[in-house]
Amino acid sequence: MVIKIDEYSDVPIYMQIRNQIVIGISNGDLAPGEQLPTVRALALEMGINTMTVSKVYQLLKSEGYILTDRKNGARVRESISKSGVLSEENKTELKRIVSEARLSGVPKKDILKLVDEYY
Amino acid sequence: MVIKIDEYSDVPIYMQIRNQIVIGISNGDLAPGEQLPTVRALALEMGINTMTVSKVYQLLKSEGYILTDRKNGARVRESISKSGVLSEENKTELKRIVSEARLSGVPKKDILKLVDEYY
DNA sequence: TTTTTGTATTATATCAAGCAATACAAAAGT
DNA sequence: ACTTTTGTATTGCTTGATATAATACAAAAA
Repeated sequence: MVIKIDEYSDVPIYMQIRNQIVIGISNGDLAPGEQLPTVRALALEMGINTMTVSKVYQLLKSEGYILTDRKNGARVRESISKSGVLSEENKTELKRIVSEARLSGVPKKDILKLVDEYY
Repeated sequence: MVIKIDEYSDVPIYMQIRNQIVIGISNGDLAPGEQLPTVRALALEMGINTMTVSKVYQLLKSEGYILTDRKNGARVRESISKSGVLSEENKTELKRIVSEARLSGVPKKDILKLVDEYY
């Protein structure tokens, strides 16, 4: 799985990596139980600090997406706990995106299509 | 229009205000041509710095949502330019939200319903 | 014993965010 | 003419997040 960093983005590097891994898990690029690159390998590959990658894994671990141990490295969790509801933060973000889209003249069906496609 | 700040959010104050104004314009709480509070009034009301509010207005102005002048203060633009397409940043954000929702077990129809409701 | 794993530590640098205090230009009201 | 009100500019400061470098540690495998 290829992770790309937009150095001009206002989103921090560690968060960009985190987001792309979450997306990868969701769409199947990263299967349950699949091994993730080691912190050093990923850091070297991306030209960033090992601690930055380590903190990404700690974050993903704290969120319940992956497991880490000194034995096997990091792996995608087999069973990710499901709350069944959208977080308040994501609701607020979704509302913002929809509002901006509406003001930009994006038809509602176009957004619905994107959601359908991403899901 | 009431603007609420979540002081525990990782979203900066100026961005929270900006977002809520954009949402207000989209859903009609703020009509085209409507006068916005003066920077000093809003800053006083919210207990924040005047420059923080001023920068919000400058941002909204640069984005084409409002107009400002020393004569009338800030007003919602009558005709907001419409690109008709979702920005790449918002596409990425939408994909992240949908992915997180999917992994949390939120049904697709629930998200579609929210989009329909927010639009 | 060596290697590899995630993690910890310490120190440093940079930048965004926010505030305080003050001031300015422009227009309106008096 | 003077005062008020408008958005804006300036300067200096504090705080916290982000990211790095360099080094080290514990645990498990080879």
